[in-house]
Amino acid sequence: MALATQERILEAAGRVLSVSPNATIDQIAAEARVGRATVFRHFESRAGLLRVLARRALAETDRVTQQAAAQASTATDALRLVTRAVVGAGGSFGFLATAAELHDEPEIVKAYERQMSGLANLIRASMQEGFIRPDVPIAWAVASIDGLIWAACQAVGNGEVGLVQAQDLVWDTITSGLSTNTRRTYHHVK
Amino acid sequence: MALATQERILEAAGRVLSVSPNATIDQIAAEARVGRATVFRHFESRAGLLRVLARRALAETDRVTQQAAAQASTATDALRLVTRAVVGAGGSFGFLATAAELHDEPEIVKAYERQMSGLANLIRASMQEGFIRPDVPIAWAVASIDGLIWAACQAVGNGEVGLVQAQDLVWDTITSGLSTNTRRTYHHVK
DNA sequence: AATCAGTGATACTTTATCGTATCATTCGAG
DNA sequence: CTCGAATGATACGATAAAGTATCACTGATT
Repeated sequence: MALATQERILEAAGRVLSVSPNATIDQIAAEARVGRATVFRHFESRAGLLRVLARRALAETDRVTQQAAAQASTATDALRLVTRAVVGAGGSFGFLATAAELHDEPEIVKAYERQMSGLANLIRASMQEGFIRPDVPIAWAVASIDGLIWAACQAVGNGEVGLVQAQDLVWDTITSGLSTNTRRTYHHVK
Repeated sequence: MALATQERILEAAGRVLSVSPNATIDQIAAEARVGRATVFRHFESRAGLLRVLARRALAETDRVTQQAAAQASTATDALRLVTRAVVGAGGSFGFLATAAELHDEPEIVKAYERQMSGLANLIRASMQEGFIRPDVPIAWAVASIDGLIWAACQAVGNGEVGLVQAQDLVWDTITSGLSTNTRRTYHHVK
């Protein structure tokens, strides 16, 4: 059952690393209920395991993103569905942000940047549809949506809110913020 | 110049660790333009250095938070000022989120939780003032504001937006989100 | 029953980094 | 000028984790 074992290791690694990004191979092996040697039978090295895991997480994000975008009729709706989808898949890539070793894996960095740039395009399009306010810098829209998605994943992980509610809350916060105020007082800085 | 050296090391550590959380003492010493041995003359160990740094960052956050809160007449205004202040101080505690070693320093964890709970109180009070929407779970308000502050610090660090603009954007996003929509469609999940 | 791929356990080597000890140097105070 | 505190450089020992090698076991397949 080579495949099943490899799968178990990857899942265990995801779980452990999202909590302690510096977890050792021993901890990962223990979490997977597998001997430490077996980990090295399936992955050439710790870095190799990390790479495979990151590749998978990014591919999964790509998958749900593209699937969500395909269902949407407008860019704004795509943005909404993609946001929901990424929050839903959040558990699987939670470790990416905190894993320092990945920051100098060009392949991973490139894939991440591609996803961010896709998000930026969606935002631009939604802005042209009149949904996203034109006075918000694109960079901030990307950063803040990313931050809200991240916050949602954390909150779900902590059990503070349920997944479905979190998905609603993210989009709702993007749409109208947290206040009862309907009129904003933002002054654009040139 | 014992004091100046110690200060240089702390600042260098903050800079290096916010980029690579697993940086070695050698890297920190190099960044501080100081011999590795000197680092150990000023701090008992790597963990000790981390502790001092974290203590400082949390104390600084406390300071700006309390100062901001003191100037405010309402909880909502305090929330606004505190948010601005923390974004402004962002550079100094950026490493906290990614430093895994700190997660099991009870003192640090406790201080962090105290700050989060202070934020929650501010949000509750602002909700009673009618600013924060009553249908938003407090936990989500805390998480999302935290996420937005974090996003702002990152964006400032990357040079994507200026500090002042970032401070405006965070509060504006909290207040009214990113969309032109003024009417929200949120359905509260019981 | 025989075989064999996959596994657990264990021992070993290697490497990186921490932390300590030591000595020569520098720089400012007296 | 002299002294002493702070520093840089270097070497050393200790430890933890990575990665390798080996052996015995198990459970399917034939």
